[in-house]
Amino acid sequence: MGASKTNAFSVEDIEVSAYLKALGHPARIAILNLLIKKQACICGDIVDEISLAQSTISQHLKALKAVNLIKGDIDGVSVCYCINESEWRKAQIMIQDFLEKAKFPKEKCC
Amino acid sequence: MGASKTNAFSVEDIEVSAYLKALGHPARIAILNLLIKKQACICGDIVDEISLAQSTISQHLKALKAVNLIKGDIDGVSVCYCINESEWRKAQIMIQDFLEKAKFPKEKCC
DNA sequence: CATATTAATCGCAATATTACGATAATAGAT
DNA sequence: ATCTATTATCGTAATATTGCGATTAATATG
Repeated sequence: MGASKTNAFSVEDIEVSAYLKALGHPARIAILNLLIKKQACICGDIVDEISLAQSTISQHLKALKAVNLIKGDIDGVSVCYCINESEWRKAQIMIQDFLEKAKFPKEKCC
Repeated sequence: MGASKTNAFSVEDIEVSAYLKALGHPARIAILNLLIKKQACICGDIVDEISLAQSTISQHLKALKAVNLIKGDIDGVSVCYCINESEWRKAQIMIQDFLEKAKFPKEKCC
């Protein structure tokens, strides 16, 4: 096996976990922090700031693009990446709703 | 390779991405939803509700315990799992802070 | 004590992820 | 047209994840 049994889970669980999974790597967090700080980034700038190979950065960018959290516009020979606002807000709402709905056992339990 | 170059990233990025990674699987989201709904759950109840093998559920529980988002108390022959409130709040704050600090490009960019 | 119940762990197989260097592909400059 | 810069993709290797059945360990129960 190794692949997740996507048929066993609800569409919502799959969707929110896909966002969370895409965010679940320090390199991708670092990339997003950079995009947030600079508003937008040429791919090469990211490579300069994060000590990973260019091909590795490119892969992480691809993972973030796959869930639409970022978009990249071709600008001549380079590519300008930035946060995709609408999708970010959507992910934010889904994740926050999930985190906020947690109720904690008052009395005993564990 | 295959392992992430943890030395290349900030402690904060590693910490928040560890929470996000632990949450980044539909089975673990489903488990947490169940724990939230029922307040607390015997492991066997989780196995009954989610169509995965007992050993697989146990592994996912281990992953959630590894980042302290849940705790399990031995109750005789069974184990009662529930959300770990303090760690949940900590993760929630870290994740929400990250998501909320995003600023979006006003004019052009991409 | 023997037996059942429950959950963790082991061993294994399939697949996914992470990382890198090398190679393409594209656009700009000479 | 040739060269350069930039980024994506390919190929490969190492490691991690997911999932399952079988086994183990621990505690009840007869």
